[in-house]
Amino acid sequence: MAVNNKQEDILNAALKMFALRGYDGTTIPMIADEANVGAGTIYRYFENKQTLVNSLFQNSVRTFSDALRSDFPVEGDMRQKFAHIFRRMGEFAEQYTETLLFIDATAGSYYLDEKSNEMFQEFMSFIEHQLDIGKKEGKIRNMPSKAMISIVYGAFVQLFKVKCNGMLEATPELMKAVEESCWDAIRMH
Amino acid sequence: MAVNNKQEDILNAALKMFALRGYDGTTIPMIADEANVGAGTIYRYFENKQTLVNSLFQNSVRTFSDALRSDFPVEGDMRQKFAHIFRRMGEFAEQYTETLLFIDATAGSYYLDEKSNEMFQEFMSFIEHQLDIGKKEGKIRNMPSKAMISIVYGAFVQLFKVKCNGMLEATPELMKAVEESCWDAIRMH
Amino acid sequence: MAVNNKQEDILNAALKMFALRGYDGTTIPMIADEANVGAGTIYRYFENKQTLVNSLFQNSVRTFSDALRSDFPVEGDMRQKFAHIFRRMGEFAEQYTETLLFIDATAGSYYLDEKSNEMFQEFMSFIEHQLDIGKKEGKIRNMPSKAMISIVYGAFVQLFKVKCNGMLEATPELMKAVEESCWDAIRMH
Amino acid sequence: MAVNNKQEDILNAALKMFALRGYDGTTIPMIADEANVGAGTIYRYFENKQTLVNSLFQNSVRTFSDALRSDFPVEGDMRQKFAHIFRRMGEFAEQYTETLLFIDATAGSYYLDEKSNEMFQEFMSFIEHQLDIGKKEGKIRNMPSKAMISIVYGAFVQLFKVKCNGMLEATPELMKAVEESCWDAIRMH
DNA sequence: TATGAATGAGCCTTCATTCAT
DNA sequence: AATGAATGAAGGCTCATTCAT
Repeated sequence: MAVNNKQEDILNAALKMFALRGYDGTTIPMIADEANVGAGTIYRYFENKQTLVNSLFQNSVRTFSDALRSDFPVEGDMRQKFAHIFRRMGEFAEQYTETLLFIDATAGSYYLDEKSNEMFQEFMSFIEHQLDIGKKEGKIRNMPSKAMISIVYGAFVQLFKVKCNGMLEATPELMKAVEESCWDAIRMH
Repeated sequence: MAVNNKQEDILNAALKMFALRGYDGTTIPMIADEANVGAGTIYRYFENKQTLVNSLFQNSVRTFSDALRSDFPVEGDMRQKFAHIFRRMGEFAEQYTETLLFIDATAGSYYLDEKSNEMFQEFMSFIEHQLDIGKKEGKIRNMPSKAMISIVYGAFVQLFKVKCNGMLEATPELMKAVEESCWDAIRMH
Repeated sequence: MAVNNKQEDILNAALKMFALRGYDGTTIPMIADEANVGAGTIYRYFENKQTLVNSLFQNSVRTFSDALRSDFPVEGDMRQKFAHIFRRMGEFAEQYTETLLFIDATAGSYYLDEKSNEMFQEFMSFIEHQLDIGKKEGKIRNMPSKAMISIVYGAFVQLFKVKCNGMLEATPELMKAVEESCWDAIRMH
Repeated sequence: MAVNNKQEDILNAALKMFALRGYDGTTIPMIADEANVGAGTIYRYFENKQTLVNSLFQNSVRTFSDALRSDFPVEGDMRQKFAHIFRRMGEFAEQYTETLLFIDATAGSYYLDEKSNEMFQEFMSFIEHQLDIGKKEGKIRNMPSKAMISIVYGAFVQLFKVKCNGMLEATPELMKAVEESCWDAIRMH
């Protein structure tokens, strides 16, 4: 029994529908149906549709962020840090598929409020900071950290989308190889 | 004076709006305003909103495909082919920013028709085929071509999005470095 | 408080407007206004405008049919049966003026669905059957029953329309005389 | 070569479409298509759609009126006059089917202007006058002439509609019998 | 607290009408 | 004179939001 069952149900339903059809393509009745809840009930928990996406986005980013940050090998070397992030991303994608797709589809959208954007930035900063350390150590390339994040994150998410479309099987071997690929993309040569 | 000014205007306006707000977040009046055209006029050129996105998507994929395929170094080695594709992608992104963003946001969407999906697949096959050749030659990794495409394309598009958000300046030096990164991600080590 | 007030209100409003201005000349907002209901509310009770006319038509035919059939003098002679039908028609026209006008204006229209047409035919068959019996008994002319129905129904409805336009007063005496006229038009001479 | 070929074409097309789908169910493009004329051309001959129906209605009433009045047996007795009217009505219905259906569907509609209504009344007066004469002579019943017109006209038109629907074959014998029926409905017994 | 009926703004689309050619 | 492209008001319908129960 979570904080509130109905609210959870609504958030889960919204997550699923937003991931599937996007914000504007999802209606409140769709979410209510999926959550087995009356349409009016949604408005007891969220001021309006926009508040709902923003809540959801912030939750999602927090979850994602926590997944990558917990047990972070602060003392490890860059390769270990990279492995941690990459593997956690993989586990997260498996376990919270819709959350990842939702975050990716939603980040930067016109309906996000300031807090959502800030949270996302703050999360990015963490990764950026780690890469900055790696750069100082000469372990990874001398390239803007934002660029390296884009490369790794973009590659990973695209691969995951293709996998979700059923066009590719993401075996552990493949994921290992992709990790290597991405590491090769940013490590110092 | 182009073949048809109004139709062009509508397509350009739709491209811009769809890239900015997505299909469901864009209304016909928005497109009409942007195109400096009456809302009804759009229906002289396109049967309905869905026909319009599909037309636009097919045009866009064709343009993108042509950009990558023209002057393709069929006789060149894998590295040259990769360079061709990557640089053309970069030039395309600069020149047809909205087109690239639109294609990325739209591919795989529920409102695309069969023809749109086929055209996109056909284009992907071309790239896949090139990678398959490279694999046989032992120049690039032994990894599903679809995975390698995802890595390079995903990395590139993500970087481009970040650049569009103004969070990163895509200098020629950076693009050169990113090309190297992406090549490192797929080349045989 | 009827079974459902709003649905009744909508049906009554639609009946009035359709009788007054026809199907295509009546807009959903007109019906909503007349029913003192929001336009959207209509769609909670009827899938669309066409479903609404068809529901209304089927209701109307049922009411009309019931009015003519209840207490039908199955054992009576043809003159009694005719009197029953004619007088019931008269009472119905007085009580459900708009229903009669609506049925008359709507029967055979391109927007009626199969069920509506079937119901109307089925109702007609009943009258036809009674006339067939009368013909066998030699009480009424040897003329296609459909022709006799057309004569009596056509005469009656036209008279009623003229009365509704205020151009004629339909006194009980007149109605009695018209009944006689119509009977003379079909009885065996 | 009539007064103007295009105008004729438009009127004929409008007649056909209005008879088939009613005023509000008929669009200007439908009429233009049917008339093999540009939509704009219609506005060179008629101020707007309402002017067009009214013109058409007035033309139609005139044609109908002329058909019934020409060679009218002013000197004949009531039965001959009735026969004239009834047969001319029959011939008119055969030859100008759409015109009759259009007049019937249109008379009394909300979009007719004063002149249209007046013309229709004036035409009715003629028939009414003849019946009044017949009444004075004691040949037909002592019933409001408007009522008798309704009976005969209503019966006739209804029969004709049923025939047009293909549900009844209007043989000369039947028409003769119906004439007798209608005469029986109004003659003095 | 939870619901879902009710609402009306706004969406997609059509069509009467205009006007440049 | 004739056209048909262009327009925007208005129609059918949806859906975010409210509110009585």
